[in-house]
Amino acid sequence: MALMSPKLSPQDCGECPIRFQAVCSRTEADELARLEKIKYYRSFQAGQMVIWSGDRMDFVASVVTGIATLTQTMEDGRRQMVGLLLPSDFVGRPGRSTAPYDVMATTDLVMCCFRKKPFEDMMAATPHIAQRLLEMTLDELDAAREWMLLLGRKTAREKIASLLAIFARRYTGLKQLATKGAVAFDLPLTREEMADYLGLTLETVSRQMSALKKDGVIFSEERRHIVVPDFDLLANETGDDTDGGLVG
Amino acid sequence: MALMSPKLSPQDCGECPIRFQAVCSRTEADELARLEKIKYYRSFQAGQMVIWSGDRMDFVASVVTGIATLTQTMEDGRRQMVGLLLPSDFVGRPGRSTAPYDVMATTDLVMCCFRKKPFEDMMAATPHIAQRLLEMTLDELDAAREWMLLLGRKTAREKIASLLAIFARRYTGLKQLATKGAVAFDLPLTREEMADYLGLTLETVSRQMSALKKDGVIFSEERRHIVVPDFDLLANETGDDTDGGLVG
DNA sequence: AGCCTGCTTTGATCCTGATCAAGGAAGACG
DNA sequence: CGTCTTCCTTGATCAGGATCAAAGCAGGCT
Repeated sequence: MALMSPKLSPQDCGECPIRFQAVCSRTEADELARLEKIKYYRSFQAGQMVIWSGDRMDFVASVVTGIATLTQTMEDGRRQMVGLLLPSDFVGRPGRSTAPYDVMATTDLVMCCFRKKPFEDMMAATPHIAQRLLEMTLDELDAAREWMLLLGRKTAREKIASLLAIFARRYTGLKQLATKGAVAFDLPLTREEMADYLGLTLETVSRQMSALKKDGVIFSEERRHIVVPDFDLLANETGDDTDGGLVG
Repeated sequence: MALMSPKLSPQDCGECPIRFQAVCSRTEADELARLEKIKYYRSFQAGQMVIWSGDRMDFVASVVTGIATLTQTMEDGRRQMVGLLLPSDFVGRPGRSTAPYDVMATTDLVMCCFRKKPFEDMMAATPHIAQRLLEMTLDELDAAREWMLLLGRKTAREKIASLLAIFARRYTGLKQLATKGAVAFDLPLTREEMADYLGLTLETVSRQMSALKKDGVIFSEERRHIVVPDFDLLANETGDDTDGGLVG
């Protein structure tokens, strides 16, 4: 079933929404042309598994649109999300043949894929790809370490606020910075997925969301739609250094 | 004070204990010769800070001998260790100028350093270095994600067992695999450092260590020295998949 | 020797978040 | 239209680990 994703018509890399952020962003015209020849798209519906942990994985890919999750599961069923893949993020590791995590599409998802072998060959030949991949991997490592602080030391309320702040920042970046601190967005995760990401139970997530609502930090009529009236208010709940340490 | 580390006499890379694991491990003779010319050693005493979060960091380095920790601190003092640097591990990020974490020597430490600029130049010129660095960074990312599972979902006892298993495995690798499951090693961390790594308090660490001792999973007369009579017994306490999922 | 100081252990109590349980809201589908 | 299913909320209770507190141990120093 998971393999019956509809084939998309090949799309011009020049039009690609992640052209300047993805692993290909540094490539020169000729390099990109070669990549373009070996790429193929796959799309997944919300809720579909992209790959199961332990499965053979003979491709690497960039997320073009949509959101996917990386999750680890223990024998007894405890689950921890270890990564959230947003557009331009990269999945798969050159030089490894089985998937270390479950990858699931949480929204409808389009991925730009390369079979592993040709991609590895390209990487050996074009340092621009390896360079960008190193940079992206270092960024992910930083993000993972920030998440370690969240998982190890933050309270439930701080965890929720931190996650909301991440989404808020993301959507603000795209939309208005104008509205003087107000942001609105749709949560791309269920309560359970949020819990798996934050190391909580879904009940605790729900309760803390209610508490933040009660305290006026967020508003939300339609379950998944979040309005943050004042971003600074939310930021103050994350436990993070508020004003980046710079002189005022 | 932290800068008064004694200068070491230059050492031949051919003799280097981390020659085949570190970031330089893939370099050819001529590349290594060039690296050798720009390297310099720094050593630190146990307890000394290598660098403070936010400080300017104009070098990158490999750990040659000893152990260092990467730690993040919140304004109110909550601390989370986000990495443990063992021999051959790499610190510092090409293309970044300030340290994102506190780095502390927890044992006496020797690092092989390169000023950032010359190292970046070398990296651009010799793909072998960038390749190895990418590989090491991907490994660290995997380790960070495994730690996320530990921090988010494991119980205190499982956390302690997991940490002990890591050290046990590390020392076993170096010493005998012979003794049929028995391993012994010295803990390189204080209870407080263990707590910071595991997202616990030092009291909980102490209590769980006592519990594991009471249950015969570990023995220890001299505070820091740990004897694991049966590694499998310890492994069963970690919560991890015991037998790697392969056919028996 | 005697006194610090840093590290560790152990006890008593508290509290945050987990667990168990029930019910509500909204969309899918017969 | 009613029923199912999925997702979410809220309540009651429990428990694992945090917090507060005290004391033990070992090494270093005078």
